Amino acid sequence: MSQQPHYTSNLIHILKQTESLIKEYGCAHTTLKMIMEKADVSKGAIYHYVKSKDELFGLMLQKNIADIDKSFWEILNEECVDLSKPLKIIAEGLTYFLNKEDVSNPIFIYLLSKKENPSVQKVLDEFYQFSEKQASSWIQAGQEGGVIDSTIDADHTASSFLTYSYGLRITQLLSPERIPALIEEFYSLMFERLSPTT
Amino acid sequence: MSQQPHYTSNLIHILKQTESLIKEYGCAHTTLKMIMEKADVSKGAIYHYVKSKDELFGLMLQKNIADIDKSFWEILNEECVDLSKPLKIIAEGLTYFLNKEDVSNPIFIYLLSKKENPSVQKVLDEFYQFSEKQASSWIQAGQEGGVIDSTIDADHTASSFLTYSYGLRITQLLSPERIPALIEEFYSLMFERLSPTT
Amino acid sequence: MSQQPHYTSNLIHILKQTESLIKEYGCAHTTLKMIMEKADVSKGAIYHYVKSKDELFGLMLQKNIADIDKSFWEILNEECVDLSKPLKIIAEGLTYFLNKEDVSNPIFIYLLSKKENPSVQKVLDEFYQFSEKQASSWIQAGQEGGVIDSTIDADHTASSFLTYSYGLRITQLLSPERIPALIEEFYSLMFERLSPTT
Amino acid sequence: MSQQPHYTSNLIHILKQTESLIKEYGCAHTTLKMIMEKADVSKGAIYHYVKSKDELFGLMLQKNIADIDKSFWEILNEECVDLSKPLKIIAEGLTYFLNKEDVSNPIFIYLLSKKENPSVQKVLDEFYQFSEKQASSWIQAGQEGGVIDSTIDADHTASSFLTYSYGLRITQLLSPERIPALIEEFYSLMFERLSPTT
DNA sequence: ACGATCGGGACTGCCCGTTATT
DNA sequence: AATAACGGGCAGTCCCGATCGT
Repeated sequence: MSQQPHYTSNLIHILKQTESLIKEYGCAHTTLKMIMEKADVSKGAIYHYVKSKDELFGLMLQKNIADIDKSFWEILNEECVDLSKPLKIIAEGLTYFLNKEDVSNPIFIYLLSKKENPSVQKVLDEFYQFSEKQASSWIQAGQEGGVIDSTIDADHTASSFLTYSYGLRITQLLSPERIPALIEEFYSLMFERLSPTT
Repeated sequence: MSQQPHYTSNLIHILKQTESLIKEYGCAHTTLKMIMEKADVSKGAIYHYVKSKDELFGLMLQKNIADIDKSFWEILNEECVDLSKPLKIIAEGLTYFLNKEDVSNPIFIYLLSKKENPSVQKVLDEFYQFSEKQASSWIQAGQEGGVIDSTIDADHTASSFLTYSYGLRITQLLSPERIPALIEEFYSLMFERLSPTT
Repeated sequence: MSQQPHYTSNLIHILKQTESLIKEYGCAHTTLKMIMEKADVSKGAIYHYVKSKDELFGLMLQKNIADIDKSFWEILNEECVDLSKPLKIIAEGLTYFLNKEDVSNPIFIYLLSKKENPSVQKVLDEFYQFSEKQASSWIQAGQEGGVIDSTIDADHTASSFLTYSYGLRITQLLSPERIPALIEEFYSLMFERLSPTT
Repeated sequence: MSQQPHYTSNLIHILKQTESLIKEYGCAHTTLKMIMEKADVSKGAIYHYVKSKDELFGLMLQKNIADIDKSFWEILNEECVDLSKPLKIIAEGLTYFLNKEDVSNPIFIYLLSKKENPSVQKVLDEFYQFSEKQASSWIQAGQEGGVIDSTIDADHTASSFLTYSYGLRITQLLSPERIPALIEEFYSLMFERLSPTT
């Protein structure tokens, strides 16, 4: 039922409508009834794919990860020859969620507050694993291209950057006006840490 | 009613019982009914002090801030002469929540997910303002004592450190085994940034 | 909340409306929504007094017991002098539920099928205890009046008669046309067993 | 579809798994989902044989009747010559359900509480008809063998005994410790009623 | 000010049954 | 003969307001 949910057109439709509701009302105020009406499906249809509302929201974060992954590889292929700027990719990848249109941040926070639910826990785990692996592989690519210091530990550095990016997610909610300066800060921090010492 | 809640013994009792429930079951699974039973009070008693469950949880975060503030000034007074180590104080202040016994982290996340509620918004605002002011004043104290680079912008640096500490709160939930290395990282980052350039 | 439910006028009103619904539709098809509408109360009102639908139905059987007890003592007081016919009282007491207007039988069966629920279990226990004690005391009264064989064991005989009366409850559902003959049978059985041997 | 259900191996498998679930959880708490998982079939497979959950449970009672009937004729054939003890057979036939392992009693009560359902009604009717006919034929066999009073009305006596046996079913649920004494009582009652008057 | 009882109603998840499809 | 997809009713949970007494 939910191990490997079948992404039939109907489930995708439900997720899309839910996303637009979250954008408008936030996770906590998006009810099943609203989803049912907006997507024009019954409760049974929703519970056929997921076994709780939280799992539905978890699926949205999963889908978000997949989308980001896909889009980044596309970007990479387009500007493929220019591997000299992996820093830009890393920076954008780690701050993508700051985009006004992205719903991953409210969903992320919502799931974090429901961590006790095993299916939520699972999604969050995957989310962390994926993000860290992603960031780490970007760094390694840069090292192989010679534009990143080859002596640094990619995994460790990735988790450190990730932590800062989580911090940005929170600060964006608490004090959004601080964000531009903090991004700049983040970029220069990355530059210092990653630049080859030559 | 709640602008300046009267911290009568009964309210304090309610908050204490609520805290122990949060420790055991988490915020989302701590219901008013459980609080009523554990604290042996009626719904009316709770709603006499706060006007919503979220506000009650907000009060707990406020109290937590106040406690931390108080305890830090106490520490400061004890080892007062030795102002040569303000870094240690800042570092500990910004990572206090990593303590296993501290409930501020789950409450913080819970409130973040209920940000739409104005009374929650207010608490979170205060929380941010207070934390930033706190961190900034610690830095300034260091600058005056000559142990911190006097050319850095205290406010900006404070918000940057705060952001990283928020990141640690998240990472602690997602991948606690990473925390020790990240703290070390955080400390050395602070050291680099704060040390006088001489 | 439910240990000693407060029989306020509203709860009594709810029970009354529920009774009429059971008479019309049976226990299984009487839904909370129907009760809410018929009694014109909200779900919160109902769950303020009981903690489940089964417990509500249990309360109805309890009330039924109390009513029967009360009415029998009234009858006893009216025709008090004539204690020479306790058999009639026993017989009627044990077959009261055969009355078309009595809802105790469907409720009794319904609760029996929900025996796993502790609050239901409790009501059924009380029901049995009460019935046995009642029947036993009737027999003892007859023995003291000299119209019932004084050598029989009142408790044991009571439980035996009770068992037969339960059988009548079932047969009434399965094959009501057999009931008149079975009642006669029951009466003569009681007569044989209870008559003094002289 | 269900008039004469095909007792294919698959249906028998479903019934068996359902029986074990009922033993463990009781009828009311045995859900279709549980049956689906335990028997490892889909809902469609179940609804291919029966048209409701109640009908499935009805089938189980039917099967139970058939099993009892079969086993009794087998017993009868084994000790065939000794027709002098038909009482024992009747007695055991009427108290078979008191066996701890037998699930017919909870199913019987469950179906009784769902009597409004026509397909349940039908099963219960058959159950009653069959039981009465069975008991009656046992009595008649005894009368022909000369060990039972030939003047009694077999049908009427059968329904009377059946009623008492139903009472035992109920009492077993309400006050199981009373059962041994009541069985003895039942046996001696039968003996008195059935013995030839010589 | 303090607090208890009573009541309202939105919401989730469970569960039975039906339909489309193969 | 069997599956996946879907529909929708229902119970129970939960937060909160309203009222009344002390």
